[in-house]
Amino acid sequence: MPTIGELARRAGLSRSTLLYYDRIGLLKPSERSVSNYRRYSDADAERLDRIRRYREAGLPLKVIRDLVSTTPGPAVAALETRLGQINEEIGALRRQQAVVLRLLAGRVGRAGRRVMTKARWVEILEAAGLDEEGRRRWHIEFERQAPEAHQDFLLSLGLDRAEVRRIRKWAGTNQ
Amino acid sequence: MPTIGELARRAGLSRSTLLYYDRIGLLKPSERSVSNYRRYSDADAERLDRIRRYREAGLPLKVIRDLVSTTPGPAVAALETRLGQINEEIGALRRQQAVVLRLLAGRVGRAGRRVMTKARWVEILEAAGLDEEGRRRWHIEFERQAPEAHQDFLLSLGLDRAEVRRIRKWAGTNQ
DNA sequence: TTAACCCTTACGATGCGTAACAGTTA
DNA sequence: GTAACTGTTACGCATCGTAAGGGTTA
Repeated sequence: MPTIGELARRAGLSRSTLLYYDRIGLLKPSERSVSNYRRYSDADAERLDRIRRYREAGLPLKVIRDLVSTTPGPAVAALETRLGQINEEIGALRRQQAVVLRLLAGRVGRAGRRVMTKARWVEILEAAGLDEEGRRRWHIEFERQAPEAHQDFLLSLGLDRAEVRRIRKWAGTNQ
Repeated sequence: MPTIGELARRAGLSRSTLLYYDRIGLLKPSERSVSNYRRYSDADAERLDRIRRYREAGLPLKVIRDLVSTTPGPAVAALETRLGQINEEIGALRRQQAVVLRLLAGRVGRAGRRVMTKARWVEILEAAGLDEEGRRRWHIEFERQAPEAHQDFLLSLGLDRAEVRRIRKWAGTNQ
C-alpha cells in the first residue's frame, strides 16, 4: 500500500496534485495508517491511472469525476466534445498568431529568426530539392490530406485570406 | 468624456473588464466627475486600444503593462516570444488530440481532416517528391535559415521537446 | 539524531463575471 | 418616480504549486 509520495512518483504526478484530488473527492485513498498517512490500494492506483489518461486528453476534472465513477469504458460523448473544443482552441491560437504576425509586419525584415514568411518557406523547399512543380504537388497533397490544416498553415505564413484562397484553389483544381 | 459603460461598449469590452484594468493600474481614467464617475479622455481611449490589440495577440496583462507605458511602437521581442508560446500551445493541443483519438480508436473514422501530425507531414513531403535525404536537406535548411521558427514548427506538430532537440541536432550537425 | 517522509491549512496565480448594496443621472 | 446608469467590495472559477508549522519513519 503506497503512500502519497510513492504513488505520485509512480504516476508521474506531484504530491500536491494527489492532495488536491483527495480534497475535491476525485481520488480518496481507501485507507489511512494509524499515523493518518494516506494508503492507496491497487484499486485506487487504477482509478488514478484512468484519471491520468483523461487528463492527458484535456478533460476537466469535473467531467472526469463522472467518467471514472459511473462509466466503465471510455465515454465517447465526452471525448468527442473535447475533440471539438480542441479544434476551437487551436483555431483561437491561429487567430492570435495572425494578429501577432500583423503586428510584426514590416518591422521584421530578414532580422526575425522566428517569423516565417512565404518567401523564406519557398527558399527552404527549393533548397531541399523541390522545384515549382514539386511545390505544387506538395500543395495538392496538403490540400487533399488535410485541407483545414493547409489553410491554417498558409495563414501562419502571414498570407492574407485572398491569397490563401487562390493557392488552395490552385492546389485543388486539377490543372 | 465617456463614462465607463460607454467606453466599454465602444471598445467591445465589458464594464467589469475596465473596472479590472483600473484596479490593477493598467488603465486608470484621467478624471473623475464630481459624483466620482470615471471619465475617460481620448488618450485613455487610445491606450485602451493598444491594450486591446495586444490582448488579441494573447499577451498577458503584465507584459502589456510594460509595453503600453514604456515602449512607443510595437515591441518585437515580446511578440516573438508570444509567437513561440503559441506554437507550443498548439503542439500541446495536438498531443491532446492524439490522445483523444487513441482513446476513441475504432469508434471514429480516420483521423479528422484537420488533424496535423508528424506522420501526415512526412507523407505530404514524400508525395511531393522528397525522400528521406530530401527531408533531411529540408530540416537542415530550415534550421539554417530560421532556427527558432524551425523549433516552433516542430512543437506545433505536437512533438515533445526531446524529439525536437534530436531533430534539430540531426539537422544542425553537418554530416 | 537526522533526513526524508507525512499531515493540514491557506494563499497565489489569470482575467475577468457576477452579485450585493447604494448613490447618480436623464 | 423610474430605468439605467454609476460606485465599491468581495467571492468564484480551474488546477494545482508553494510555503508554513509541525508530526512520523527508517
